[in-house]
Amino acid sequence: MPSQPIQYLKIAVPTPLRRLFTYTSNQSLSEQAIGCRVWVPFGRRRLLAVIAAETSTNTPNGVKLKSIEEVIDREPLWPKELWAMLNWAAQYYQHALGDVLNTAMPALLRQGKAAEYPSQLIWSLTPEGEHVDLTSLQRAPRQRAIMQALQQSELSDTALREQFPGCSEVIKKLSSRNWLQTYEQKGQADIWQGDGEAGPDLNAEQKSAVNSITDSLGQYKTFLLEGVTGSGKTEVYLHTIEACIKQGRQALVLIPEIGLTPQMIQRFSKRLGCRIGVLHSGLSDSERLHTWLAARCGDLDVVLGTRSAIFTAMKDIGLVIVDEEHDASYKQQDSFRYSARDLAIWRASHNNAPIVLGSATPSLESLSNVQQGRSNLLTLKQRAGNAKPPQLKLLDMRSQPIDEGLSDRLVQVMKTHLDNNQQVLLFLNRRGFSPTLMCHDCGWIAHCPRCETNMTYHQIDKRLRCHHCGSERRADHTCGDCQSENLLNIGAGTERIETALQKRFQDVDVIRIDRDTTRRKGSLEKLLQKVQAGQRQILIGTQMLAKGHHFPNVTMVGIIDADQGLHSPEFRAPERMAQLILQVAGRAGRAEQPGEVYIQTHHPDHPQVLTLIQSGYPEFARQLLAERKEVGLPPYTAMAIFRAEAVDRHSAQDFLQQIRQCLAPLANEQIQLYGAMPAPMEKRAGRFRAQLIVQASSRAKLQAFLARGLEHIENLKAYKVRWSLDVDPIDTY
DNA sequence: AGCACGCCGACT
DNA sequence: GTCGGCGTGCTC
Repeated sequence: MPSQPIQYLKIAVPTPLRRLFTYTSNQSLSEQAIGCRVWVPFGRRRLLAVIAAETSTNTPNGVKLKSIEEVIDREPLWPKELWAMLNWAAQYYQHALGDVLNTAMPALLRQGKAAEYPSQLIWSLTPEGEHVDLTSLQRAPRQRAIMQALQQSELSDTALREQFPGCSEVIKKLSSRNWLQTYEQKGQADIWQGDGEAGPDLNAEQKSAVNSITDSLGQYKTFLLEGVTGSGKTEVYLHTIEACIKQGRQALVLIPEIGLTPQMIQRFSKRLGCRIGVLHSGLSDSERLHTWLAARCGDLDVVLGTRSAIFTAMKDIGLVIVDEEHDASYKQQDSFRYSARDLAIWRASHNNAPIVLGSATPSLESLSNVQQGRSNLLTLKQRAGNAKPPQLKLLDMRSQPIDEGLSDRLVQVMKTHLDNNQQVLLFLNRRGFSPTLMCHDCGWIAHCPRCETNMTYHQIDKRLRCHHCGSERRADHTCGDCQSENLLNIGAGTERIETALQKRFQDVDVIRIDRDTTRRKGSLEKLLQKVQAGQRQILIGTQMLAKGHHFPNVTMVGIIDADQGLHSPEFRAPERMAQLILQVAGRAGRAEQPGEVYIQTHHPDHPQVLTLIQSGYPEFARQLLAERKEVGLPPYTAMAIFRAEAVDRHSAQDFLQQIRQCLAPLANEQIQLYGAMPAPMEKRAGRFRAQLIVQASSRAKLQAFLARGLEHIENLKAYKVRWSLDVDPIDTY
């Protein structure tokens, strides 16, 4: 018996272990097999893994190699370019390749389902067959029965054979008479065949933006499309997508989680006359798989989706768009902590495609790319239909009479707008009734038993809730220390403001939109409809109000507390605050009426606040960038954070200290280590958390450093400590 | 991350 | 006497 040469293959197994495992294969597999799924025995389990590389070397330490059980795919699951990106991402984010590949697969592929369209053959009658007189088939009962069945309705091949066992010969006969025809029906992907209606005329700025982008179709180029709310960024996207599709290539469009609304999908499918695949959280596993497969084989022209859509296999990407590129939802916050925006840039560059990053309030990363000539700035200043930009005005709250968080001045302005039958939107990023329940006699505060924070009082059910870990209890009637009944609610959340407003404006509808009022399915839509239909209403809500929704009748926006972002230890807090304020401000005056925005603050002289109000976001961002450069923070340095948490007070920090000792010998003047230190909120959900920050002069330096460091770190035993590494974190806890 | 082995407390 | 608690060690 000629024995086949044993091949050694490196396999990426779905485990957090950052290494590949060598298996033997009795089939001779070539380089073509890299990227194919396999079933392998792993420990006592049988896992779906992926062939990652060929190797001629046996494992050095003489482990007995196991053999691959089954090769699932006949060809690699991913196109070359995407395969390269996934490998790069595993390296860059220091995450196990097997785990990366797992997150990049639709769930059904993870379970071993074939990566093929489930297509089936459908039998029906030809026009000729339709006119056959069944009585003429008196002497061929089997033929007659099949013809009769098909006259009722078309049938799938499987159904036909089930109904008429052993009918192959009869079908052959009928086909040869030209009475039958077949076609292939593909599995149902969530594909929209767009209408291709014409859109509104573009203004000069939009035209020039579209031209710049379409001129560079076919080559990699990065564009930052900076346009205030209502300036028509989406029209620019739609026009460039059209141009891309005309060239026969595909477009990949990423949208923040909250931005992928039915309206958005409808707008795309109305305007684009092509096949659009939408990847959203509402899809079933099989719809998701089919959409993925449709994109892979080129059956789709446009893929529209949230963060994970960056892993869609595509035949030929000609254009990448990331809408609201500053949005935090592009960064995955657990396990494989990738940034879909950054991976989108990678994909564009390796597909010779332009990428458009759109935002009214671009991230400092993208702005610095423009400053350094790596990205091209396109600006849209005009609002569509000549709507005027809203004016931002500060309301100095110092020594003003304040009732339930509302200053007299704010209430006055609200009155004027309401008297004109217009809507007012109030923004407060804090839900519940009051964030603090305090004893008036001794100063005791209701704390969360599991976190290092106050419990928020919710009036509706008289309960205290922790907004960090979700623990809750009936509200105390008496002080936990001195048993006094003199308890005070300090501060105001949306629930309290709502109550206060209802009292003050008794003839006006007050609508609260936050997580508490929209918990039930469909309730958000209901509330939004009410707002669309109504006049003379007050909307009060949290972040949910800021993103994605249009409120054409809102002419005034009030920001109840602008100071929250000013005192945070988070280095991105000011940037976030500004983005949020402007996003909320953008809700006002979208239609013909100009909008007014009032911002309540106790720090009207704060330089950052002043810059934002007086000079606008670009100048505000320019100053922040200068500061970041000064102190050596991203985007001028590359950052990674080791995080750890443990039930025991000290073990998380102790473990990170060990990591630090592993890393310290590898550090040089290009690498700085900060920590291990307790996280800003040390105790959360009953666990003590700590962090260790690594800062490097460049991403490449950081990557090389982490790669070397992790080899040592993986040998440390984390005793009752959970730890993780976050490359390019968006927050320091 | 799983999963099993292993060695100590309260139960049919 | 066992069921099961979770500590610890391994996965080609």
